[in-house]
Amino acid sequence: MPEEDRRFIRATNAEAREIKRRALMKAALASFVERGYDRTTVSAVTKAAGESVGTFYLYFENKLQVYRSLYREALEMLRRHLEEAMRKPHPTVTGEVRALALSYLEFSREKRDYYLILSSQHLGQQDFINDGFLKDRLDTEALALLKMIDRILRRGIDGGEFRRHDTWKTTMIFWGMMDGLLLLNERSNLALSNSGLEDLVLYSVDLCLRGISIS
Amino acid sequence: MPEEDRRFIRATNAEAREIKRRALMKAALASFVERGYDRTTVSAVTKAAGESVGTFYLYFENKLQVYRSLYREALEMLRRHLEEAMRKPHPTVTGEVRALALSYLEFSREKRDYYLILSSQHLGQQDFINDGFLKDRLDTEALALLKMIDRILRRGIDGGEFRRHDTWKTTMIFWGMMDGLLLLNERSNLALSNSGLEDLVLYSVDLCLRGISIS
Amino acid sequence: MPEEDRRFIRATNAEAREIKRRALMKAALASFVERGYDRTTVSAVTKAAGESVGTFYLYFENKLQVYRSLYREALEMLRRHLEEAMRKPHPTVTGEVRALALSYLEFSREKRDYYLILSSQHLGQQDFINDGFLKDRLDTEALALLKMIDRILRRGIDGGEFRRHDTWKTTMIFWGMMDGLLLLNERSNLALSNSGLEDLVLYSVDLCLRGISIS
Amino acid sequence: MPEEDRRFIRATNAEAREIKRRALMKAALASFVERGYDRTTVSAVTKAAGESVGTFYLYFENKLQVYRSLYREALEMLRRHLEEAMRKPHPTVTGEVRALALSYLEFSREKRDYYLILSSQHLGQQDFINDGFLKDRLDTEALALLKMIDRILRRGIDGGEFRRHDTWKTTMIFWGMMDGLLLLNERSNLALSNSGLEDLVLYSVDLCLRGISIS
DNA sequence: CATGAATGAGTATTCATTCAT
DNA sequence: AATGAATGAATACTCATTCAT
Repeated sequence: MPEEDRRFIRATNAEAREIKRRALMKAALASFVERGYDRTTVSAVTKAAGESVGTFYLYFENKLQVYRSLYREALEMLRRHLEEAMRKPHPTVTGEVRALALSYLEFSREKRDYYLILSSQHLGQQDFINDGFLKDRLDTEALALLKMIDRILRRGIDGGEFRRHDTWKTTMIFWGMMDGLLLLNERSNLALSNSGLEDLVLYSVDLCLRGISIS
Repeated sequence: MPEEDRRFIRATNAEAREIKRRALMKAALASFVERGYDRTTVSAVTKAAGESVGTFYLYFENKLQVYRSLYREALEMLRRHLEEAMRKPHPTVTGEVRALALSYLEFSREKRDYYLILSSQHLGQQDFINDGFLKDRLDTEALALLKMIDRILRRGIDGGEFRRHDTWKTTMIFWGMMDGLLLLNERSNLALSNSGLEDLVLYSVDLCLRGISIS
Repeated sequence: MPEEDRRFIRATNAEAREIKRRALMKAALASFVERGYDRTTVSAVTKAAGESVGTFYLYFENKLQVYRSLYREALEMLRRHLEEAMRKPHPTVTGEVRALALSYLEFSREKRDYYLILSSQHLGQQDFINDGFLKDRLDTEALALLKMIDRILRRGIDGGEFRRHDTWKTTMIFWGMMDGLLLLNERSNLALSNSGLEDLVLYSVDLCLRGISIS
Repeated sequence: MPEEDRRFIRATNAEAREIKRRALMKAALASFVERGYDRTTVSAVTKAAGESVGTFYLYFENKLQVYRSLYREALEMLRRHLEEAMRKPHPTVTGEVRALALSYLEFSREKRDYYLILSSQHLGQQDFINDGFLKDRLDTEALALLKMIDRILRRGIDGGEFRRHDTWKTTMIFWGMMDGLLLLNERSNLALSNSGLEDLVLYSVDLCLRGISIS
């Protein structure tokens, strides 16, 4: 049978299955981000992925499970992205914090959809979407991130770069500030140019760091 | 039909109409915040408000319009709340900024539902929810708020409290930071105690102000 | 607006509502009997009843509930039908039993659909269809019917018509026999003419009664 | 593909084929009886039989055909079971009829699933399930069974055990009665103990026979 | 003005059957 | 022969909105 007569590709091995799964998740992600959970229809997702409805249910238990898979994945990606940035050596702790901030900014741009899934999380009050598992996961990951920042700040104190202070508070402020700025940028038409946002982020970091810096 | 058979009150004057309208909006707000827009049903809202479905459509064009009305209202309330805080005289500009921050915090607690409507706005990328009108309004109000902060900062410079710097950037950072902290508090189980949050907010303000303060 | 432009009738009072409800139940009954529970679609039922799908759910919680309602109703109708037959005075107990048998036969003909709903009950092993409530109801009603027969037989003994024997056993045999004959008639193409079945039923009653009659 | 990678057994000869076929039918029977025709899924049947979906369609045209095969088989089994009982010599015709009744009872217990398939047949008004072929078959077999009983009764008359009467009617009554009692037992919670049912069956036979016996 | 019955398009999910491997 | 991935039609149920009363 000529290749072009084929209506669909049979995923017979693990790899092929994974490709289809990814295609479906990708389409789902795009829709969740563009239209939100409830307005995302399974049928539209499959159409976008070039699969049939039935196929969707071959790969996912139901609509909610894809959402959760995506959420978990986003969380994981963010963690990896930030860890990556931390791996490089930095002469000063100040530089390290700046790098972390830029890395988050980068993530929000390079993996915009994943970032949006994560940031829409307060939509997550809607507890139908967040079972205990996801909540725990979220807390664990978020906590890990915050602790990472906290450790950096402590190092700054130990190294004499920062004055002695409540690092945990500063950590939360850093994180909240970053989130807040990205959100502000995201939602408002006041939206800044790319370089503008980068500028702003660095400026904010400097502002805060100055507040805790020695001399 | 004899008067005593009527189960409902006929709103013949503006005041009575307004009461019904408020009841419906209140019920809608509660549901939007608890269940989200899509999972809020008109029928449930009217039931909660003790009105009939038909009545709903007498007072609102459709479901979306109530949402928009609530959003506008929330925006307006926030503006008034902050303006109120600004009306009192403050010996130092630093104190004024602190008061502003605390006022926002207060709003997020006293008018929690309205605050949540505003903060879920990034859900609002979903453009079905944001027509041009709402977007303009949002921008106008948000801009007004930001400008208010900017003015305060400029006054701080003029009065010699702050060093000369890009106040607009600082403004955005202030706003983003506040939003970010409230969000962080809202979404995470790490949630702080009441006094803890207040503390954190003041701490963050101080941190930033120290960054722009003279001496 | 001229009468013929009306798309539907608004059931505003209890009576009108009842009429619609009946129409839906009737259509559902016909379909359940003809096609079985699973192959009965709500949409087909509503179409047959001249109503819309939504209307169906205005009158019934779901498909299963209509089925249960019909089942309950059928049970109730059968009981009333047989009681009616028993109300008339009968010179002999033998005559009374014959009348009862004929009454059941009559029911199976006059209310064929209801009879079929009842008789398909062993389909009811499928416990999804029979909740505790229905089962209890069924047992109660069935027991009442059987007891009714038992009482008659006892009266026959007391009156000297029948010899002393285990009336409960005979009762079960009577009932089983009737059911069995109607079923045999229903399912086989051997099907008897109307008068043939009547004949057979009376013959079977006589046969059994002779077995317990004195002399 | 190397031999050892094969997870399945290739049925290359008639015997191996028959084994697979039986496994599928057995699983199907269990499901039909437990869940009913419509709620039986091909996929569940194959899973239970340890075969793949595709294999199912290798052995059966479709779902309906298995059902029909099972039905035919059940009919055949019942006939053989009863014939078996008739093969033994019986001193009296009365004893023979009793033996026949007990044999049917035995069948309903030993081959419960097959018995249930047969007895749910009035579900079979649903003509999707009964094509002409099955109907004819049913009639032929049923008729054969009935004729067998009829012959016994005639022999009873000829032998002077029973009085002269319409044996065909009695035959139908016998059959209906048996079916009715088993059904009554099956569906009601009033359900009798094992010995109770046996008792009842024999009692019913005696009752009827007394009605046609010569003094 | 107020009501709530009626509508029917819309959506998640299932499952018999096919067919490339 | 055997497999099981893929298909998509089918179906129960929901809900925003209308409009006769």
